[in-house]
Amino acid sequence: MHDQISSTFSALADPTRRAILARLALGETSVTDLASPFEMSMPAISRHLKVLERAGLIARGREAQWRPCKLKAEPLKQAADWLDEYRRFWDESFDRLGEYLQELQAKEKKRGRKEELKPTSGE
Amino acid sequence: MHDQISSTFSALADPTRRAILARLALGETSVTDLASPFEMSMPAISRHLKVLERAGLIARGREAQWRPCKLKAEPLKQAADWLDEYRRFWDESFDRLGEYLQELQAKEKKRGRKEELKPTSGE
DNA sequence: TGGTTATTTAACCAAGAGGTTTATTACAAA
DNA sequence: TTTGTAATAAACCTCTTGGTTAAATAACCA
Repeated sequence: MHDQISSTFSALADPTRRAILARLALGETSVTDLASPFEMSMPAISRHLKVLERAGLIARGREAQWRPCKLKAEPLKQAADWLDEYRRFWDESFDRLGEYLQELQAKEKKRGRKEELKPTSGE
Repeated sequence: MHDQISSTFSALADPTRRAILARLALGETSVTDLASPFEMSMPAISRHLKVLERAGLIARGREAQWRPCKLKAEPLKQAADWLDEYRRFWDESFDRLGEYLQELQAKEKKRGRKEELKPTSGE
């Protein structure tokens, strides 16, 4: 999944990683601190952080032996923009419009039977 | 990945599946039609559809030997709501409280104008 | 009945994801 | 220089994902 939005969604698909982002929304912090709420090993957390980093969702600094993590939200904006294209489909008024159009289609189906749903049938 | 939002993000992490959703945004259609833009086999598409179905992103009907697929956007709303919590991190104006409140107001306003929307009025 | 079309299931495979434990690196403090 | 702490890397394991081909299912059509 080389494209940016795929790796963003992929990174967000894990509850541990979403929890890490939620923690980072409160502020920059260390890996150990990020790991503390979870029962998994440090290397596991470290790899979750690597996934988030590769998705561009966090940046890591260097402070003595600590490597503080910091939220980078730009990819989230991109994801939100993608989702926004579908907003009309969950907006109530559009839902009713959709159902109305479906009813029209259903009526048409009763008339036009064989031509329906063929490979290139447009809307 | 038992939780809803994880399976939503996971479903969205694949470009083929996002393209399928984009096609379904134009209207209900058959599996064969959905498969036509891709170079992969029908079973591969069929399994992508199963992923989308299990994530609640599509519903499938039955019309003779066709199984028309239809977009169900509710999980997308949930995902958008999750992302919205992070909006302040990519929105510069959120740096200051006053503008933060203005943003909230603007969001409410946007939400409240649902009933006047027309099919072609974009967001 | 048999044949065609649409779609799913089955069996398989390669690669990836997410976890483990055991080193190893990097730095601070003593 | 040694010791302790923070974090990553390596090696390994298991389960999942995304693809394949071939077979099965389901419905229409002649």
